[in-house]
Amino acid sequence: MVTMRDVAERANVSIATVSFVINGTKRVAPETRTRIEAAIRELGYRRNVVARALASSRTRILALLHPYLEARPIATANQFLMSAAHGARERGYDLVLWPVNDDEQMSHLLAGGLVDGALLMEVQLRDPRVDRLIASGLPFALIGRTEDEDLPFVDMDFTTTIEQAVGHLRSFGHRRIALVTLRMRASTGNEPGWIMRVKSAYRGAMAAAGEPPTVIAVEGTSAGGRKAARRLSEDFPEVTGVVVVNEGASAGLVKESRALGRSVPDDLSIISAATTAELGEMIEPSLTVMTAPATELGRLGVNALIDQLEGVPDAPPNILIPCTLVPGQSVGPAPA
Amino acid sequence: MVTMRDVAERANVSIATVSFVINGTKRVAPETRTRIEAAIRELGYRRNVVARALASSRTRILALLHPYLEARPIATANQFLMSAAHGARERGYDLVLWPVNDDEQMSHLLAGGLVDGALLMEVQLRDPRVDRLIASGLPFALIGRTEDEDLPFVDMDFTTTIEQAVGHLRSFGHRRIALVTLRMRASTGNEPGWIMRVKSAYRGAMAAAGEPPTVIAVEGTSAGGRKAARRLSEDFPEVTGVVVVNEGASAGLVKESRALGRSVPDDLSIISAATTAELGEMIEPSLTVMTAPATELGRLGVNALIDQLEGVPDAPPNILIPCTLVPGQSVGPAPA
DNA sequence: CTGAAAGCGCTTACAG
DNA sequence: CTGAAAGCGCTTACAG
Repeated sequence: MVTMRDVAERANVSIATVSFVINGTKRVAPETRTRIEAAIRELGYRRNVVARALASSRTRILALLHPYLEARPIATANQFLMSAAHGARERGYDLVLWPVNDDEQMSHLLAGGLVDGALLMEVQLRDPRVDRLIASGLPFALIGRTEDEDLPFVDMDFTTTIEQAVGHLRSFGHRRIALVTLRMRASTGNEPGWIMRVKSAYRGAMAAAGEPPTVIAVEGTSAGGRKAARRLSEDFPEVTGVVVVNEGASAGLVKESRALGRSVPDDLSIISAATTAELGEMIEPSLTVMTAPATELGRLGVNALIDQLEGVPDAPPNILIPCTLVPGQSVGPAPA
Repeated sequence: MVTMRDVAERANVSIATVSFVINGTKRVAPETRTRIEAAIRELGYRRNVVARALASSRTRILALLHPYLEARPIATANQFLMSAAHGARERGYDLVLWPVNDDEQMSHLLAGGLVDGALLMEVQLRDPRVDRLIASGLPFALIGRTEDEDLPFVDMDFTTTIEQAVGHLRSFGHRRIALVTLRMRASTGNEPGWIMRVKSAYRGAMAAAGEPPTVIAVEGTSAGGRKAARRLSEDFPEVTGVVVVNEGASAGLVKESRALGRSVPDDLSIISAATTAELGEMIEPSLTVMTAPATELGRLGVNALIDQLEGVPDAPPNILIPCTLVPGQSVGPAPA
């Protein structure tokens, strides 16, 4: 292994000067710099990141904390992950995956000194992990929000998204519009914050329209979607438009509605928000979707955290991004 | 921050002895050990992983190398990732995500000394990244195989999977059975090794059955699947059974086949291999699938790498796992 | 503009 | 069974 000492010897300088050149931390005479750069090139020197981390007490490693789920097929989570990792690398950081479910494991990890900061996914309204994070003093950014919106976060703009979804259906003449959202398994306890925000945005939009709300919460699976279809059909036959914010359930909802003899979109118009266009296309008929800004949020979350770590002066404040409407074939005029 | 020195002082021992207790690297008198453990507990001491890494020249960090794709909705990739990260943590390692596309970035990362080993996804038959890895001297394990099967890998057992898929269709009386697989964009160059292996397993199975093979390669999207459906219908109307090994295309294939007036499974039976049951359920009719052993492979890949790093004596050899058949509604008797 | 030196917090021969 | 000490490869005041 070639070290800084080797470079220093070959360039006839001290290792301090080599360090200054590599990090650009101090002015170095152009001629000296050239000599050092040549030595680096000739020796193929690469700075050892572990030694650097120990000396500077900055590891340039970020943790992505998320519950370890027996991976549901959530296309958006994957997008998020990839873009966060990519965004981190672009700024010279590495991203480690920490699939932790209980906060005991978590504080163990936090205390190890491996990471400079943490990104937290699947944030709940009252999230014990956030309390841990605060207590640990480790910088962090949230993907999603707790009740307390003063913490650093990036999130979807549910209000705008839901307003647009409801507005889209209303522009087709729908009046009775239901929301199908996610129900967490009882054992999970606290809910992700977005579920509450989606519900309240939906209630707000319906109130503004002067229509009664209908909220159905089911598991994020095809089975959950089928259940929602049956409830709609049996208990709320007057509903003609549905906003789904439950990626895993959207397919089951459409399938079962059709199996119950309800045509999509002739009898029932469906718009699925916070998902991907590819997923919408897999379904028959191709769903009108609102695509989640997962790629943007991954990058923004990582940047927010790094800005914080590096004390960037004009770091952007908390950011909300709405989903983007991609029309498909699942929304049509309300039946007469 | 509380250090080993603090613990040593409180317990009236040297830091070496503290280290021996923490790592279990040397016998320590029970009484001394008790004192040290008490001091650790009382001070809430946690070993600094960076210092440990520098001193021991082992970081206990593993890299997961994968191309940075604008995340296709690949459910199996997500499963793989999660179980690899989880498996690593269970053995005291961390997993960093390295979304690298060119091997120049890659050798940069490898030379930094951050990781003890690498896991490589999306392995191609001739993979320049593998050459880099070998040249760098860094231990690694492959998820998938190159041409050279002497390198450490874990992979799906395509031969068994395809034989079972073909056998399943044949047990329903199908004789003309096509394969729909993945076509890489031209620009990508080399193909993942599994594409070739799937094709040759399929050809072998058809030869054994005394039937002619029909191979259709399309992009891994709904659009690709629709294209495959049109080709089947126009160019190979005699085909009544299809084995799909193209997760992203399966939905489009079914949708377009039905749009062309072909009933699934009455006119066309379809079995989708190397995917998830959830994805199969999203489609109408629910697909008969063979689920990918992604969770197992993630864990096994990580274990293979760690066994190698730790010199585990009886480390299992390269492992192949077939997919598991999960019957749905997309396979039926061959039309008369 | 450059260097000598201390120090980051551990591990690990080596000695006793 | 335990300790003193060197060393991992850097960064960073401090001095000149």
